Amino acid sequence: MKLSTRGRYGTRLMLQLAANYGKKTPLPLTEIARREEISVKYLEQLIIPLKAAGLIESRRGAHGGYVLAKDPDEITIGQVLQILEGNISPVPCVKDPSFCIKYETCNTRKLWETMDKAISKSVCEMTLKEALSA
Amino acid sequence: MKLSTRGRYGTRLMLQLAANYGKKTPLPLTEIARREEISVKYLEQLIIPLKAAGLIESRRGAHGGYVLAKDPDEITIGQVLQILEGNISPVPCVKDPSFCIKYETCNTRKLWETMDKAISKSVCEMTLKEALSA
DNA sequence: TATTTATCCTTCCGGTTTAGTAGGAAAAAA
DNA sequence: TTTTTTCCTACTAAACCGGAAGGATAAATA
Ligand code: FES
Ligand code: FES
Repeated sequence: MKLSTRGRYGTRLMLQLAANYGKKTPLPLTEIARREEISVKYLEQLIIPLKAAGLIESRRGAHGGYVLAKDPDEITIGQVLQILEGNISPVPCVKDPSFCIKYETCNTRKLWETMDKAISKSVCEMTLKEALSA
Repeated sequence: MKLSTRGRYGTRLMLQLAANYGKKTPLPLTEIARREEISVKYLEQLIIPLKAAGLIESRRGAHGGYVLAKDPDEITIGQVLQILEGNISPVPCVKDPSFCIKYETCNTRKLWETMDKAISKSVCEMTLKEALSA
């Protein structure tokens, strides 16, 4: 039950942008790539859906780069993971009952719901700001 | 970040055995397969590592089947998942620091540790007995 | 205007994992 | 000796993962 590199790298990317929030110049991917030791090419891919979701804004050309579109305390880790990994529930039926045939009589459903809630409460509801200062 | 069918089906399998604990006759896979609507062939595969780990005992031949090797309150969901899915941490470095090059300076490490603990406390430490009565 | 620095856009790919299936051997009970 | 059940070894189609490649477009600067 692993988080993929999309979720992990994407979160690091967002935290870099959060740390840069309020600064005058946007942060280019080349700089983030250097700091995080992740290839620019891969970061480019990860940032597409984050921008599409409205979490990030970009400025092209020299001295361009990316900035958060909102305050770091208005973006949660859960949003970031949802965008990059899709539904983060450890078991799909938690969000989509039709996934399991035996949904009604399943002896493990409550178990997975408990796990899902624990994950949500612990990190999904955490904001970038909180994650930075943690 | 999904649990695979191994972990999900395996847990259901173990809960069936837990419900059968103390009964006179062992529970054959054909019966578990019927109740859970999972193929016998697949259950056979899942039960191998569970038996190897000493959680289960078997009796061959007619009227044979499987029984828990321990009390349902001495087996945790975490043990079952560990056996079937391997390390369950959402991010490997939580258990194996050498996994991440930037371990020292990583801005997300605490985050994943928090998530890992939340998962452990919520369900991994739960026993089969507790899971049954939940 | 030419160059440089960036984002933006599309495509491709090898390797691993997942979710099983298939076929039969061995043992125990009836 | 037939039936039931575990036990054992292979096999595989499809999906997913973790990127790399190659270039187009836009903006700032010299
Ligand atoms: S695992 Fe989905 S309902 Fe049980
Ligand atoms: S993700 Fe492993 S140290 Fe940061």
